[in-house]
Amino acid sequence: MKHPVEFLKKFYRTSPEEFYEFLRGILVHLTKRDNSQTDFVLYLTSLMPSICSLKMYAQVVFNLPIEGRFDYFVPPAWEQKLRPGVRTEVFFGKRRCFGYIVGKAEETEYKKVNPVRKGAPNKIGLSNGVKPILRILDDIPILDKTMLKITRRVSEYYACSWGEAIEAAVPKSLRKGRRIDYNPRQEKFPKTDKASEVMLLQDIKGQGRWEIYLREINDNLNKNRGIIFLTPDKEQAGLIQKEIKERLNVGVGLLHSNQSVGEELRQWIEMKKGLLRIVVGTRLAVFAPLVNLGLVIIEEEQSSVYKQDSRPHYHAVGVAKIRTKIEGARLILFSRSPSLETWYQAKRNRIKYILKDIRIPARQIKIVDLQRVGFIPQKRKIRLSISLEDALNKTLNQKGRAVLFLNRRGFAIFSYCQNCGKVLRCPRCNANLILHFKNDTLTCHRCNYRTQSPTICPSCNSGYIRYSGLGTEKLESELHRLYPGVNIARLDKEEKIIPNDAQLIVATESVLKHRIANLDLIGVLSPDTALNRPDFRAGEKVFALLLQLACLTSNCLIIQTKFPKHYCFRALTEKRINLFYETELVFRRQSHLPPFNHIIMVKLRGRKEERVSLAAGELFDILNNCNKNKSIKIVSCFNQIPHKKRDNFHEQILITTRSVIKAVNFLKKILADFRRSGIIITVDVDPV
DNA sequence: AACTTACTAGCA
DNA sequence: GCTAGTAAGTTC
Repeated sequence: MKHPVEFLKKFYRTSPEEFYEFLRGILVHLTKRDNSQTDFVLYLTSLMPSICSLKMYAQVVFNLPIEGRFDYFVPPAWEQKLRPGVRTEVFFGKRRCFGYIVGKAEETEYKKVNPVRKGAPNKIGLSNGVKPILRILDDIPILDKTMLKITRRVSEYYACSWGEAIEAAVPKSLRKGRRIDYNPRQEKFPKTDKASEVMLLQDIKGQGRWEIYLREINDNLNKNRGIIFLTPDKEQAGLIQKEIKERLNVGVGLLHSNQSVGEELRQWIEMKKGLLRIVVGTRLAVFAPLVNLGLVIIEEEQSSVYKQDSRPHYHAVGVAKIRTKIEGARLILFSRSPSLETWYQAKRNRIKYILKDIRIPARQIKIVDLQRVGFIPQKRKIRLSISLEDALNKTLNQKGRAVLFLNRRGFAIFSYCQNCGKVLRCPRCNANLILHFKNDTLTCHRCNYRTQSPTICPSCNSGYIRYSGLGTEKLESELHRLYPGVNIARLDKEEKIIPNDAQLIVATESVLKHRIANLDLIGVLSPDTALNRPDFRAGEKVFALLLQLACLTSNCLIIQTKFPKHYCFRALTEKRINLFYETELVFRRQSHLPPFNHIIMVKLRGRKEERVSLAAGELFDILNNCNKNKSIKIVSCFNQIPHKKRDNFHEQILITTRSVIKAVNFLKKILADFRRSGIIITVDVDPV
């Protein structure tokens, strides 16, 4: 029997290149229809390299959690089209995949080493080895050289594969291999010297920032440099887009996850062409393909929404730092209450520090010691102390406006049976279910599980369910009862509009998103649970929240707490913001936490509780045994209360390090060989 | 991640 | 001996 290639050549007597093209045509055609011919196609594929001498390889990465680049043959006719940053279609294993070409080479390291593989030997036994690329999808690279470099650095820092980082920088409509066609206007951008600089702009009211923004934006526009403006949420993004448009009379793009894919693509093309020079958006806009980037502005840099909690787990501020450094652009981090990391860098002159006004607007800040000041009996339920009530009455009598702050949505937060003591919990997360009065449902705030609230106990079928604990809904209804005739409104995730004549507003932290004018009193019922959460950033978060509340009124802020001596409150009453930062810094230094070290969380999750904790323990030991680097510390494996979320049990290993790059490199090596069935491992660098 | 094969416990 | 379910290795 002749070699199949010789056999096939009988039907196609022409040049090797054309024959190659003929074969490629067949297999692209076949795979387009369905996958039933896969084995045959793979067989044809394996023949192709022997047909014509192929001396060029494309290095391809995929949006999969696999490290490494994969080499593919490139037909000679396509060598011109082969540019880093273009998308390609190839066989990866037995399936067709879209991938990104990140480089080319004249040789490949890849050898088909062991023909008798343990894993998945091919039935025909010919298809392992280098395969050809099937198609090149783009004429112009989707990612330019700079963006490739940025995504690569992002993957090295945030512990994801290069392909995953690239996919974050590609518009949704181009992710599934859809083709696009546009003319890249080859405008030449002046190659002027750009110096990268990071600065913290701190201003408590935020009014002084626009002057600096506008000057910087104008300066960069004049030099024809691109500008990215990040905001915590899409509402803010919309407002700021409008603001810049009106003030400067220029086109401003808007990017956020709610935008349609078509609109996203349209703007992406405009940016690639160099026509759209400013874009405002949420964290994903940090990857906007602006040509000749000159400036990135990030509002409220301390906000945790800049961290993506699905893969890849990047932090927009971190990506912006990587990007501006590579592109030689300026980075302005604005905050009313900076993160400790940023504040510390500014304090030590590692970044530039522009301090505007940090005088707290609230005239009076009062701490009510709940250990000493009592409740009026009928108001104990809603945790209204005598002191706060006095202030509230005074405000209401003077026709003033007050906010009562309670950071917990819903009616009751704890439901149990009076007869058998059964507590109603989420079946998927084990978390307490929160009663929402409006539609009479029990809701899990962790996974959004909903169920009708039962009247009799589902466990013993007899006793009546009691609901206790205070949420905004209950607070509102109790206040209606206690203050008849007062206009009371509620402001949270569910109730977003408050009437103009509302005198008393019950609010969660969504109050910070609204500009409510003329507030005479803000009462914080209790920040104690938030302050005592087992999270080292609890203090920082509470302080930022209270400081922002103190900016909503020029009059009076009252905070009720059982821990009146906490430095968080002292810094506020003494109106010394830095007192908080300095005290917090001492704790952070003692416990080797940020900003003195970076934190990396290795998270494990799985259906079976014992297996997850077993795997976590094993991984913890392996990491400890293999770690030779003194700057990397495998601190702990906390399995206090196994955390259950959406039917999965969670465990995490805490690592602290000076050098994230080194630690991630080490982790990637270990994790490549550490697999346990039924367990998913993710790495979260700089978690918030 | 998605796909493969190897292995293992349960059944007659 | 058979199968269903699961563990573990591989992808250029």
